[in-house]
Amino acid sequence: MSHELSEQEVIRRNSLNEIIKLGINPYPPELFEVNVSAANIHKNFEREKGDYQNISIAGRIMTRRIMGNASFAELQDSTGKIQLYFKRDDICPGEDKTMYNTVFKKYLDIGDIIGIKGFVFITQTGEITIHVTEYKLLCKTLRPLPVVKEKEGEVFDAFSNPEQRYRQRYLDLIVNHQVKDTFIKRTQLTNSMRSYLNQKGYLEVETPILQPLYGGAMARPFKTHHNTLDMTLYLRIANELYLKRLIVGGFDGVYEFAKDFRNEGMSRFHNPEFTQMELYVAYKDYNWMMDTVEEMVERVAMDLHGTTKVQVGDNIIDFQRPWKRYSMYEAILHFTGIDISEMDEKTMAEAATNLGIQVDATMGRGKIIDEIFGETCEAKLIQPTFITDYPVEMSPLAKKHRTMPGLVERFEGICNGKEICNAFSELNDPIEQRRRFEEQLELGIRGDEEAMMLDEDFLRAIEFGLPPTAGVGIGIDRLSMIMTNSASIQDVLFFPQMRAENL
RNA sequence: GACUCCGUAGCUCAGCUGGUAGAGCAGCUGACUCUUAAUCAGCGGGUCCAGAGUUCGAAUCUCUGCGGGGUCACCA
Repeated sequence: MSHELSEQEVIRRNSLNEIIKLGINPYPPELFEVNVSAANIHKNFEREKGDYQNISIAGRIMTRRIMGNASFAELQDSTGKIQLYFKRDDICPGEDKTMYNTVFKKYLDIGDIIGIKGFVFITQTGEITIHVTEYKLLCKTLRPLPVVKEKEGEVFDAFSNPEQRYRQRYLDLIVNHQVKDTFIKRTQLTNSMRSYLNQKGYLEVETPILQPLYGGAMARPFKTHHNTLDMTLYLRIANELYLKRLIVGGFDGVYEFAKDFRNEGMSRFHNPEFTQMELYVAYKDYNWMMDTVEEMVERVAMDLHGTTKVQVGDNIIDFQRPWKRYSMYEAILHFTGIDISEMDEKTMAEAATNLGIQVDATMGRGKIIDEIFGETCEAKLIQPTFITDYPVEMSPLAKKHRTMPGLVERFEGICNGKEICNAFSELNDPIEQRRRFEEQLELGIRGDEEAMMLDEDFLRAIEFGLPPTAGVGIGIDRLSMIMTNSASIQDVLFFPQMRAENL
């Protein structure tokens, strides 16, 4: 596991030894009392100068500019950077100049973590700076940090290799400050949703990740094995069926931020593990759920950006309510000029072929509609839009449409050309549900690896009575990408899945 | 999974039609007590992703493998 040390690493290890020889513990055990942050100083110093005469702050050395007996350095703490001013005779008031000449100048490096005491002032060139009176080494580092420089917004020598950024996210976070902002926004996003849901009185719950039967979505699962029970378990692909059991059990509203796992292809929109927030509310339908999703996501945008308008790539997306609502038929009519609502399967297959879509015999009417929609509409839906009323074949857990045969009461929220949520009036007719599961079994037998399994316990549960319920799943990674203007899912996951690295 | 581009110093990158490597930053030595991509002088640093092949000779050409990005396919 060890690697050959580079020249710079050898030098740092040597510095470490020299520091120890001077009687300095490079990894001291005791706490270092911090009384201010870099951001706080930048924000308040000019107004409250008196409060910054005796400060104590800790962080990482990011740059050093040594000019003989005085030096400037930049310290980075969790809130940002602040300039430090070291003056030899202030650091070392007596005869012994070791702490400046030897320790600071020779043996400290970019990346080392130090604690300092001092007072804040403004330099001749107008930069808020800490005049260091005392410093303490808190952690000696052994590897050189990538040094990213910046001037007037232009970045030099950026740490930009995606592989290194994702594999060594800690470095990415240290060196690329916007990365931190992205992840802070992601947490703000879930906080915002959570507080919305809690305010409505819904209960946050936790349901099994290891499941004997996987269900609630169409996907290939990860399979694992429990030794003591000697049984096959699957990592959940969704938590839908468990949350609905809880509605049967008498909760009116339950939600879960769930890590789900799907054993499928990876792309800039797909990671094998991803997060979904699923919400189920009793006595509601999908129309109500559209209102709820709109309200919640609008609020997320406001909480994150202070406005409903969010820049995403070249577009400005406005989450202000109400969002556009199209039925699937209407959307297809709108984008292709073709009305497929009355077409039989054969005519529709021809229409699809004319649109350049490959149709084969195994595809039913529902699948063809889905294909037409995916090809001609989805990518064009930039502003948040609800697409409603899906073919029944694609939605084995959704209730039949109240007026339109062959359809279910389902909607997806589409934004920036991608699905961000999926919801329906939940199917609560146990006999119908059993029939739909059996259809899925048929598909499975015919080789559809994504077909659902028949879950007897779930059927038993809803035979005890699932109240009319509206449910939704919101893709948290997808929504995070939009809310942080990130082009890749890897940019909103701290540690995206990667092949094993050869260290 | 398919196609395509990429892999050279700690980081970011040059390296033409083949002649065993360069720059900036970082590092080291020295100078400099308000600098800020600090500056100035000097110096070191490489299994050119790995392996095989072609060749007198490969970072460069060919093949295979490994790792990554992008596009497409499956999907959220």
